[in-house]
Amino acid sequence: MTETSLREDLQNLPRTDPALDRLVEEIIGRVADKWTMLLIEILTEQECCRFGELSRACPGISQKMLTQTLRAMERDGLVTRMVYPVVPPKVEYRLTDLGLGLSKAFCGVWLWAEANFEKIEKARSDYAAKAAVQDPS
Amino acid sequence: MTETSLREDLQNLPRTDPALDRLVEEIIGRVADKWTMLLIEILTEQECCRFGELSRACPGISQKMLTQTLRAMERDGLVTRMVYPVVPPKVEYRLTDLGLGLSKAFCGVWLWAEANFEKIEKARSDYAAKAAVQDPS
DNA sequence: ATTTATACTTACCCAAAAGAGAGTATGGAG
DNA sequence: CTCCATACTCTCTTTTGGGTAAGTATAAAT
Repeated sequence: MTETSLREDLQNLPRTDPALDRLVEEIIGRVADKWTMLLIEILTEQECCRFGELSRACPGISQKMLTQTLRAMERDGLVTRMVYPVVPPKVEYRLTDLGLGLSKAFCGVWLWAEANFEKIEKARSDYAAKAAVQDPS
Repeated sequence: MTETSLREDLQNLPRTDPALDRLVEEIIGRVADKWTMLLIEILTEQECCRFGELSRACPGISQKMLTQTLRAMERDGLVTRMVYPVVPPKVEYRLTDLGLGLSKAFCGVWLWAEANFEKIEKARSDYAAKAAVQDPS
């Protein structure tokens, strides 16, 4: 596929009405966030996870953010939350079909990032070099 | 495609080393942000834009955020910045091939959001209803 | 001489996001 | 009787994001 035809493809996406656009943008803003993406990836790799497992699989996340993100995902219908009334508590999370669909959609972005990280790093060092020449502090 | 085979497909993504994973995650965190996504969409629809055009096409963005986001995108090699040394100033932005690739990759997420926003809205109202039953304030 | 246009930059400020750390409930193991 | 495990929740503090408004440079138009 040439670059020109690709651009045409993208330009020919169905244009919807503005209200719908804003809704879709809101959803993307909500869903395209670091922790959500990471959790979706983890839950794609391992279908069923407890809170502690997710916490360990997601290095750097705080309990607070983990709870918060999982709640938002549950609210949006991306994960199910199974609470077992036992002690100590046990809660299992898994992706819904909707969540799995998002996982599949976002997969393209992961692949892009994996395929292009070298170009991005090069762009960054080029930019830094250029800035250093123009502004030798 | 069945759900099972889809999950298997996703699980069979090439697993890379942890350092690379972290790099890729950092890139996704950087790039999966509201303004970046909107600007990429605008620049996909209209190949070449001046600062003021982007500002008008991107309702709600402040000059500060527009400058900031464009600079980050330039740094990451997603857009080029053509400065014409005229007065009043004239600067043109356009996507690089790298940026266009991201646009294409992220396109799947837009389509997912457009296709599933009704399910998400339903999930949200269901969740709100359930919460109202459990916690009738 | 003054205004206009453009693409910023800088300084200041507020609100929201996120981290740290302690607290909670409770049955079972020792 | 004490401790542990789990999945939180709460409070407090720090960090970040992002808005507003003013300033800059200069050629051309009035």
